[in-house]
Amino acid sequence: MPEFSLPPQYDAGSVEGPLYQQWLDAGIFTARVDSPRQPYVIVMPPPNVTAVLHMGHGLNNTLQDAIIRFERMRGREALWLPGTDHAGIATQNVVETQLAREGKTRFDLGREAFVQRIWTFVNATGSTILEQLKTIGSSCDWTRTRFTLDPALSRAVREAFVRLWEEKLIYRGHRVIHWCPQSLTALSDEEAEFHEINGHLYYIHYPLADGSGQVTVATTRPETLLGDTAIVVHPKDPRGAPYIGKMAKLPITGIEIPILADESVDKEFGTGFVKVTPAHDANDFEVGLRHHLAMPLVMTEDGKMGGAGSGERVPPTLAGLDRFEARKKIVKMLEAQGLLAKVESHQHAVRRCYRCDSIVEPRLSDQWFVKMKPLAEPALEAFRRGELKFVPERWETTYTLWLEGIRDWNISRQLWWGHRIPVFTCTKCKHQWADRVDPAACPQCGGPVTQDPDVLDTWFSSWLWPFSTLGWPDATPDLARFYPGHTLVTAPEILFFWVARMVMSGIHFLKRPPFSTVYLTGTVRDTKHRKMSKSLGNGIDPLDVVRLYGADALRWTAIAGVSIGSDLILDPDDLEATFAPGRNFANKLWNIGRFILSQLPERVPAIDAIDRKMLTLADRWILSRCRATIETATRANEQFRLDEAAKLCYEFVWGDLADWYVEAVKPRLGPGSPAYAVLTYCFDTALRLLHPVVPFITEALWQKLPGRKPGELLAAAPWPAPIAGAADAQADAGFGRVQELITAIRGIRAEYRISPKTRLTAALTSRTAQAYDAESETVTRLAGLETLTLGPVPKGVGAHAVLKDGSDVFVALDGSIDVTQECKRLSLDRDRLDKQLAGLSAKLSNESFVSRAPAEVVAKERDKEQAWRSQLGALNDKLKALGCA
RNA sequence: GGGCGAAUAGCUCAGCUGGUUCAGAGCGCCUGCCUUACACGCAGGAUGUCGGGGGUUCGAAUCCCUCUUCGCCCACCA
Repeated sequence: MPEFSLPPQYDAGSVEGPLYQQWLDAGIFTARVDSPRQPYVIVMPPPNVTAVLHMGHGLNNTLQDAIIRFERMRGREALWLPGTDHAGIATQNVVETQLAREGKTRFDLGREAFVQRIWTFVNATGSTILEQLKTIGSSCDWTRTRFTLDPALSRAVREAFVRLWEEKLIYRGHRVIHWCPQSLTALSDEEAEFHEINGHLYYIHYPLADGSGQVTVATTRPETLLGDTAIVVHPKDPRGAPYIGKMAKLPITGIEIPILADESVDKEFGTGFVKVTPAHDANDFEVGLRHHLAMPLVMTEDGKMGGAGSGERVPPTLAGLDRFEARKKIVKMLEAQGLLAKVESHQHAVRRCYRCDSIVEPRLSDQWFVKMKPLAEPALEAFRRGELKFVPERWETTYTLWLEGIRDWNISRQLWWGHRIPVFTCTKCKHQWADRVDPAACPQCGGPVTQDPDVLDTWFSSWLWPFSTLGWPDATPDLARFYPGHTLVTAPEILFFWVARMVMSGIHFLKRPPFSTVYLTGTVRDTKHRKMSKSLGNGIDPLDVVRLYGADALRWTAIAGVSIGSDLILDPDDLEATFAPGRNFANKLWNIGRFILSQLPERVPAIDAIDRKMLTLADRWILSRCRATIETATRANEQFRLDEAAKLCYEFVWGDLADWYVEAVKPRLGPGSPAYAVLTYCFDTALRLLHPVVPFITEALWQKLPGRKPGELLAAAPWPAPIAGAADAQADAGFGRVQELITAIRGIRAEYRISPKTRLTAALTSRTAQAYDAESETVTRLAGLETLTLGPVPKGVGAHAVLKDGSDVFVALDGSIDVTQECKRLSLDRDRLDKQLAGLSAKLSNESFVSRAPAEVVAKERDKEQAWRSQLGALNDKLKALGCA
């Protein structure tokens, strides 16, 4: 016997760290360029460099890790490439907030010092989240960790920009964009999120210039009236006819604006008259273009009334006021002048900055745009050709609809943290171009040049991630070997931001989509179905979970607790209910291992060295179950049904192996027993199958199994293949009957409150014979019997049970039997069966069923009917014998 | 306004191509057990008109329609 000193409780905390270190030391997470294996690549959605691990990361990265570990074990050259995103606005905001606490702004520091300050911050804290990912077992290739602002990735960004520029896909657009007055930058359509608010609809009178009356408009944003340059009405609206062509006077400033006809007006809404503010509303901008209107800005970049050029349009009483203060004041002024007709409450959507939540201000400005149609088309075609699939499939429509309606992408941000836009302008000859290297002088006239002050949208670097991380634009060995990758696992929130754009860039720059499967996860929510977030205070810190329950427990809940793509609901107020199942399962594995290890001799023969003739029914049964589990779990994993695979293995380990096989085999463990090989094989297999889900506990145990070579790691071990000849339907059925018999006797024991210590006498009249006697010792022991006799039921008082095949069980119960209760119990059984049988018979005598249902189904039902009849007959006999029929 | 998803035991969820021992799991609950691997355990047990209503079918938790309730995404009615 080997020395045996494992404690009865698995201590994840002391085991996980060293195991992770073993994996790192062995270098098994490092993908090799020169191996003969087929690659399998997952690129990690790079978390923000400022992020700390939350449950969303926990879920997402656990899934990725389980997939990559599965593929690694299946013999693929697995690459899971980690990294972080510089997260332009988010990171800049964090450091600006720090500065604000010192009473400073970024303008006090100046661009260079400010960027330096961010770098200092990022260098100090930027690897936090990656370190945290290690604690949950993430098997990333840390030798390939990337950051979107690494020199190599910045070069890729610049290359991509210049190429698009050269292809004329980048242009300067003068239009109304989403402007965040807090972050002081433009945003893309995707970065300005819609939120419903309960606002107001203000009805405002605009007097006619000729004094002949007034028109009334409805608006949600009265403050913008200062920038109005027209009023429009639908050409077919009879209410408008008398006014079209006249001039109206703006309230407050008295500026005169024309009343025009425009088809874009919805006659049903408001008064039919619409005020037009071309510089502060995207629709109005379009109207302005059609009618060649002036487009004055009346707000500053930080959302205050006024600003350069607003001159006479913003009176001194309003200038400098915040836009929402100004709104209140203007409403008061209108009221005072009798120009406010009415105010209605009005629910409508406003856009907010996705980073700071400020209400976005539409604002006319000049920005760089990418022309997206030419990029979107190939991305749609690739999908239609089947080069890309989504799991779950329902996201396919979302993907295609977005690409079909794609709009140009505003990529310039008025920030300092990020990739500076490589557009240069000659101050002398005004030549403008994009360049891969910073030019010293204008290539056309030799004049001095200036660079565009803005930086690129963070997502402009993210969309290159699957290949910029592999060395593109250089033709590196990594790029050749690991592009395109295979599976992308991410949250649906960034389907447009990131996923669709990666597909577009991958196809555009490398002719292939960067991955073939997009697995979209669900969202982590609390029991009230609210998204877990710091601001709501309903979060669960994954590191707390790791500390209290172990990383495997966290992973178990993340994988087994949720089916493909559905939300993961966790209870922050009941961590025990949420994470104990995984911990308990790990502990169960630990104790099965403890038991097995305490029994095994030094050397255990391989399973294929065992002569099948030496095996008992129980042996053949567990091997058959083991084989089935390998097959079903493998298939489930292949289909990304990780929850399904996990539960199948759980059932095998706990339900079959621990509850039945280990108990059945105990007395047979002795020198020369083939049971050693069976037990070891099954446990070893289970550990392999479970490794992707619970890598730590499985690794810890697997290394202790006999026959391990030094340094051998489960994480790098092969995935199990079903052994030939293990499938055994007879054993499945035979041991199934044994289980049924034992359960029936245990049931009787529980019902009659017989102490577990009392040995009972039982008799079995078997209708299908065999099987029971093959495992009679098992039955005797596990059912707590003194003896089990096979043959006719003896006379005497006792409890009865009838098995599925009609076999008859009798348990002698001397004085303690209660005939009334026994009758009740058996009649309940009988009634249930009777009812089922009635239904079944009706079905079988139904002409249309017999003729229309497949013959197979009918035959199955016939067999079933026969079995039930026999069972029912036996029950009736019992009842009659007891005199209670 | 358009699109998508969900509704199954007290809670969190499975139930894949429709076939009565598939109405299931975990947690919780009830009963009995520290049976020398495990009380983070063992054995036994209760609990559900599978959201409502129609339909298709020999047969529906499973397919179709509709209603209700929740959630998400998209959208230029100010």
